[in-house]
Formats: sequence, structure tokens, C-alpha cells
Amino acid sequence: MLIGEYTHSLDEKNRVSLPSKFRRELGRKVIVTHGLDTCLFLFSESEWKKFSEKLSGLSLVQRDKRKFSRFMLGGATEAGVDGAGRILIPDFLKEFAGLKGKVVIAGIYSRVEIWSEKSWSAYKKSVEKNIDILSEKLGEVGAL
Amino acid sequence: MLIGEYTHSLDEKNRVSLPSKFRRELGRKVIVTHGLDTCLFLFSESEWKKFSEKLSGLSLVQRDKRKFSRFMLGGATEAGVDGAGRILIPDFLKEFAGLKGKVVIAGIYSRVEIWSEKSWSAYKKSVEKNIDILSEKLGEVGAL
DNA sequence: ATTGAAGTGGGAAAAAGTGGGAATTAGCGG
DNA sequence: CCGCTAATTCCCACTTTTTCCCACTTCAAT
Repeated sequence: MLIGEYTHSLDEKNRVSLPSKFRRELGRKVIVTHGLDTCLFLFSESEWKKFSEKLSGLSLVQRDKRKFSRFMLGGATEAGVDGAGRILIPDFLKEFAGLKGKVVIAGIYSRVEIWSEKSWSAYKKSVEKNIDILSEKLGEVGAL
Repeated sequence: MLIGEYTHSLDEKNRVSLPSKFRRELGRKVIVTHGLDTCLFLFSESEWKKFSEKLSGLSLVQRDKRKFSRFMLGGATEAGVDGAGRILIPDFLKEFAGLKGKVVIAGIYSRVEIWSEKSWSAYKKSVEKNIDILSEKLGEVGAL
């Protein structure tokens, strides 16, 4: 289970270290892609398999489904984990998430998210302010 | 599985390099045809077989189906992969997708798409702007 | 203090992408 | 049918990018 938040730095070669606590579970190859809300999603190979198979079922001839699969699959990249536990972030993903300098790596159970430190703290703050209303709403629809 | 986005250039002889990560899966011969949304679709021989068989099932006597299969099958061309991993784009497809200079090659699970850099970035921008609404919608209809 | 693990930085080797020339093939006119 | 031109294919060489590896630093624990 991937949990916890870590702050690492993106170096000049666009590399980030994965938190050492995540490494065993993630293996020597991970998949990184566009996330929702200006972050990147990172999956282990097995989690990615589940997710990508779902995506591959989206019809080719429907505009919105095509859009979404381009976003997720076209935006994905296999990233090998180097000897020091780092992965390489491609330029287009780096820009998408606005990564520069310090980045936050957060484990969300079965996936990992990569945020710029700045957007992470802003997002966090906004959630904290509304968590009460949010939880109420989820309760109403029976999600929790 | 074909995933990721790569920017390569279309040279004076109308050649583009296939991303090296795609080469093993695509083999030494691929099929390129008209795509949806001003791009080209590119398939491995085996994926093309599946796709074209589906198309061949479309009824001959219905106008719209006839249109679609002409578009896809009539526009298709076999392209050999040269020693350096490049293929040749025929003029009519090049013009269809408006390819010139830098082109983007994106893997979408079982197919590859070829875009002009310009239309790709425009398309992407519009998707990113609405991805939140889009994913919400797909969630509601149970597609994901 | 010393050891070890984690994170960071940078250099060298290997691979990928690109451009262009030579050779082969195809098309065309004589 | 032959020769000329044009186009395509094949191959080699250069450049850039990526990958791999090693070394330094920091922090924690003993």
C-alpha cells in the first residue's frame, strides 16, 4: 500500500527519486501519465495494466472517449527506475504538472501522485477549508 | 502496448522515425491510414487485421458505412520500416494531416497516431482545459 | 564517531534520431 | 527495345539524447 507524502527535487536531467518506501512495491519499471488536477499519476506495472485495459475499451469512434484515451494513454510513459531509485520525467509531463525544483510525491493507496510543491500546498489548503462540506456530500450519495 | 508521445521530424524525403520503443511491437511493416481529428492512424499488421476485418463487416448498402470504410480502407497504405526505424508517409496522407517539419507520434494502446506538432498541441490544450468535466462525464455513464 | 541507507549530482558510454549520398528500380520517351 | 531521367530504397556517418554508473553528501541510528 502506497501512503504518505514526500518532498524530493527534480534535477537538471528531469529525474526524481522515488521514496525508498515505495520502491519495493513499484518495482523496477513504472508508468507515469497525466493525472487529474495538475498532477501526474504513477502506477506500478500491474496497476497500470488494470487501468489501461479499461481505457483500451473506450471506443475509437466516439469523440469524448477518444479524447480521454489520448490524454491518458498518449500522455503515458514507461519509466525505468535507475540504480539510485530515480525515474525520468518527460518534458511534456513536467510542463503539464508545472514541475520545477521541489516536487511532492504522494502515495494514494494503489497509485502515486507527483505534484509541484506549490500546487500541492495550494490544493491541500483548499481541501482543508472545505473538507467538512465535501465529506457531507459524499455521505449523502452513499459513497461512504 | 503502445503509449507515450514523441516529437520527431518529417524530413525532405517524407520520412519519420518511429519511436524506438514502438519498433519491436510494430514489426518491419505497418499500415498507415486516415485518422479521426486530423491525424493519421498507424497499425501493426496484426492490429490492422483486426481493425480492417471489423470495417469489412460494415454493410455495403448503407451509405454512411460505405463512406467510413472507403475513408479508412481506401486511404490505407503499407509502409515498410527502414533500417533506421523510419517509414515513408505518402503525399496524400501527409497533406490530409497537414504534416510538415515537426510531427508528434503518440501511442494509444493498440494504435499509433501521427499529428502535426501544431494540431497536436492545439488539440491537447483544448482537452486539458476540459479534462475535468470530461472525466466526470465518463464516470457518470459508467465508462470508467 | 562510525556505519549504513537515502538522496543528489555529474561524467562516460551507448543508443536513437537525422541527414545525405550511392545504388537500385521504375517510369517514360525515343 | 534501349537509354535517359526520376524516384525510391538502402546504407553510412554525424549529432544529440538517453542510459548507466560512480562518487559525494546528508541524515539517522547505533
